[in-house]
Order: sequence, then C-alpha cells, then structure tokens
Amino acid sequence: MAEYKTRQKEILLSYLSETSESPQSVDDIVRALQAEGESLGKSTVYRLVKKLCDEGALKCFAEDKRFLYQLVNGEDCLHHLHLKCTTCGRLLHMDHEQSERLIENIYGENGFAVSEENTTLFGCCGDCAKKKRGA
Amino acid sequence: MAEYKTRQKEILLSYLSETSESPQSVDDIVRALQAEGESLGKSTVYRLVKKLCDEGALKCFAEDKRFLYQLVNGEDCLHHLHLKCTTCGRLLHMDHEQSERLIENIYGENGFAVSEENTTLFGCCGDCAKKKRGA
DNA sequence: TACAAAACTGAGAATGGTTCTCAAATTTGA
DNA sequence: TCAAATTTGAGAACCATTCTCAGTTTTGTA
Repeated sequence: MAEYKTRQKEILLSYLSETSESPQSVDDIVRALQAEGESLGKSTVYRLVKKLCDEGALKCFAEDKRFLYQLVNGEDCLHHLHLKCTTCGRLLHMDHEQSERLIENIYGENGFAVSEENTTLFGCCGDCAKKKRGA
Repeated sequence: MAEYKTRQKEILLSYLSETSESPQSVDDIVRALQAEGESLGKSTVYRLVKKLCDEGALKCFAEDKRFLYQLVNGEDCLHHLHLKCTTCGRLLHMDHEQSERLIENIYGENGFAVSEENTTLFGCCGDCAKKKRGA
C-alpha cells in the first residue's frame, strides 16, 4: 500500500485537464471547484498539486507572488523543454530533438546539465508577436 | 526635485556590488549590513530593491518562496542567459554569443522570442556533477 | 463482510516573505 | 535658514503557503 486512489485527486486532475490551456493558482482551483459544488479543501489542493509537480505531471510557474499550475500531458512531456509565452500565457512544447541538441550544446560549452523538468524558457510566441506588430 | 541621494541607497548598492557573485535575499542583505553596523530598515531595502529592478540595475530570481536580487554589472549582463545550479545555488553566466545563438535558434525553429531578462535555465553545474560522481 | 493499518482529508492555526502606514528624519532648492 | 518634497523605518497588515491533528476513506487480509 503506497498510494490510495481518492475522489479528490480525480476531481483535481479532471479540472486541471479542462484548464490545461491556462495555468491556475490554487485559489483559482478551489474557487472554481466550489462553484461546481465539488469543494476540495485548500490544504488538499496544495498537497496534491505539490505531489503532481514532483511527479512531473504538472508544471509550476511563479507569477506575482504565488504559483500557477498547469497540466503536462503525457510521458514525453517530461522530455523536452517548454516555452512559456508571457503575453498570452500559453505553454509551447519544444521539439524533442531540438531540446536534446540544445541541452547537449550547453553541456558541451558550459559543463552544465540543464534539467528539462525544471526549466522553462520565457518570452513571446509568434502569434502574440504578430498581433503586436499589427496593433 | 525628483529623486534624492541617500546614504541608504549608497550602502545598499555598495553591498550588492560586493556580493554580485551570488544573489541575495532581502533578509540576507539586512542581516549582513546589520553585522557591519550599517543597519538599514527592511522596508527601505524592499523599496530600493524593487526600484532598482524596475530600472534594470538588479536581476530578480524566485527561489523557494522568496526573491533573490543580484546586481547587473553593466549593460551586457542583461544580454545573456543565466544557468542556475539547483545543487549549490550558484548562478552561472552564459557566454553572450552562445546566448544569442541559442535564442536565434529557437526563434528560427519555433517563432518564439526568448526573453533573456526573464529566463533562467536550471540544472546541475560541472563542479556539483563531479562531486556527485566522486561520492 | 468485518477489521485494522495505512493513507488521505480539511478546518483552522501558524509561518514567513512582502507590502503598507505614517510620523519622524533627511535632502534639496531657494 | 526655511519649507516643500522625498525618504526612512518600526511595526502592523496582508496573504500565499505550510503545518497540525483529529476524523475519514481506502485497501489488503481473513
């Protein structure tokens, strides 16, 4: 017996998969679920979210002075870097080979082993850049 | 009259330039200065540090659940990526050309413009890797 | 089905970094 | 030297996150 399956975990995961487009704060999560009549305790959400991050199922971003969480779909998501658009909030996935090449490169030049799980590159995506040029 | 020159600001800047190797939390700063007999108020440090960040004189990193501040020496510090070792905590500076190349690369393949100011790559530095292998 | 051990939940308290408040001190231009 | 503008700092307030712990749920076993 190492881990129990609980109603709360299922509810949380289901909600996170619905909102996988935009990262959510713990408060967002708690409030949204409350509105749906599925109230989870704050502590529980914090606990689950942290564990899911450790397992690599969620990505965590610092914003303002709190953390936002976003679902990472599938195994392979662990094995590439992510690009986070600070304008629209979307999380883009870098190609696996490209990630590998980039990391290899940095390792070669700096002796530094970049961790794919912990690293996110911030910037502006093509769509937002286009919109900005238009505006 | 827009901005006054104060003793406190000078002390802070001088301390930050002494410690520009490793990022400091506000608490680090306050305690260190206290030890030197130059006690600055916490509020003051927070205020100054925030203003310096806005002006681009300081880099700010989220760690644990607080922020670390590090002096940006000269213009060029703004123009390369940083590698943060999650084992020893050191902040390594990527070569300027290497940064440019990497960013160019990502832009070419993903249409995504990585922001040097906001991005830090996490992982394990060469020294720590060596120690781990040794142990 | 019944039971007990292990794991999980959640309300509320505690923690701790950051911001706010405001009266006192400092800086600056005249 | 004076007064206005700005800055300082002690302490309160704020608020996201973690901790506590008694009660609940899950699971394997008999």
